Amino acid sequence: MQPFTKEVITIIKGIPEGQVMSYGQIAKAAGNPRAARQVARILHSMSRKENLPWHRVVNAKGEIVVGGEEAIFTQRSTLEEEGVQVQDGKVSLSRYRYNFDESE
DNA sequence: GCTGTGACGCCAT
DNA sequence: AATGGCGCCACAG
Repeated sequence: MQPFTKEVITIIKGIPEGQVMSYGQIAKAAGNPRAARQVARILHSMSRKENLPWHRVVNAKGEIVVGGEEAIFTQRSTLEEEGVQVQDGKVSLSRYRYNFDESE
């Protein structure tokens, strides 16, 4: 497993409850600000077997946009369970954006 | 025009 | 056959 992939997983698993991160931020924190899309791909690839909290990962707009409404509802409900205020299917990234740089 | 963001795969072992 | 790894290019402000 490549260091980058491992970093991404570690970061996602390192996200506390009630916090969310954008793809670009994770990729940047992992060491590759250009691999935002790859993060999503790896995220899904790993979540196949592992229990990764990928629902805590949203896009830079804070909007939960996936290929299924039911998936959105599930992720949205889970986020509210975590303590994240989901407004109109979106979270206040400005408030729940996990400062990985400061936590590092 | 430049830089940031983007979610469900495809190929090899 | 199934699982792991890949680190881009195009669109929008």
